[in-house]
Amino acid sequence: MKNQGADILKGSSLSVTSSRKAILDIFLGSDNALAHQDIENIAKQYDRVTIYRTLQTFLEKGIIHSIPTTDNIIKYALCSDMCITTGHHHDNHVHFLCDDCGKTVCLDEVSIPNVNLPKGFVKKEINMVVNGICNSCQK
Amino acid sequence: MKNQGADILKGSSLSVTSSRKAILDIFLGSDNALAHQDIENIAKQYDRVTIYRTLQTFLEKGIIHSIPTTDNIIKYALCSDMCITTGHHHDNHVHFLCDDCGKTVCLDEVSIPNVNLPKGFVKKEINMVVNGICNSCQK
DNA sequence: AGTATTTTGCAACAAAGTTGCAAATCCAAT
DNA sequence: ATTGGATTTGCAACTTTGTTGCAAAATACT
Ligand SMILES: [Mn+2]
Ligand SMILES: [Mn+2]
Ligand SMILES: [Zn+2]
Ligand SMILES: [Zn+2]
Repeated sequence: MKNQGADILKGSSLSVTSSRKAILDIFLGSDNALAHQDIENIAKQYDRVTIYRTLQTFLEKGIIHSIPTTDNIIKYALCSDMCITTGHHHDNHVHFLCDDCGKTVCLDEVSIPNVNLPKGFVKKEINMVVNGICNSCQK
Repeated sequence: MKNQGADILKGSSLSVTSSRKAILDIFLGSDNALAHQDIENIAKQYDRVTIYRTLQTFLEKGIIHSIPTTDNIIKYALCSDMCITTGHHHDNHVHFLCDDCGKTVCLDEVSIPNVNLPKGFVKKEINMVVNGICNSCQK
């Protein structure tokens, strides 16, 4: 756990730079998905463009996945080990967006149910986002 | 079917203006969901701001619903009659985004399967978007 | 340590979305 | 049909978000 970030980067054959380590550490230390803007607010020392490019690189390498939300803000969260080792995404879990606190979380233990499409449609990827009240906003 | 647009507007207690009629007609005549930009390209005579505000109004009145897509472009599609008459959304269908032609369609006949959330999470709304190849792009 | 390759920050730009306000339009009452 | 009040629109100005080219800096490799 000492240099987890650097290890992940090396494992994805990315050079280890301070911005990549910093951004990866932010994800490793967060329990919810983050928007570009969140990263910008936390890692203020890095240029906006660098953050865009880093998120793009992480997506391509399967280090993070993106979550399309109803409020038009893409959020990003760490992928499971399998995405990272194989280099492509195996994220089949449901995402939850809390209408109260605004946090988006990966429900890793809830897998997306199968669905039958009409004839002629070929499914490649499914996204399921549930809105509501999260467990920590429940009174 | 003569003045369908105007009727929908009146039914939602909105004043009937030329921009609202025009934008509503675009939806009525389209078989796929449209992005803000699509509307702008078709209804060139209206101001960008008017289109933003009109889409917002239509959303609030339950005339259209929005579809969060993986490519960070919100698309809009007409709601079923029930949304319009009750004034809030009853859209429980799956959406399909074609990776080939880029079109987003409502699969009105495919309803979103139920999913069990962990203890403490309360579900209010579910979105399910499937990516892949649509029926008309199939060779 | 020296060099080739990759990454970063900056500047400049393009696209997307927001707000205030005055003019135009709409609607309902006369 | 005309009028007056309320709503909607277009415009201008602005903020936020995302993109691109390029030189300087950092990284990886020998
Ligand atoms: Mn996730
Ligand atoms: Mn739909
Ligand atoms: Zn919450
Ligand atoms: Zn298609």
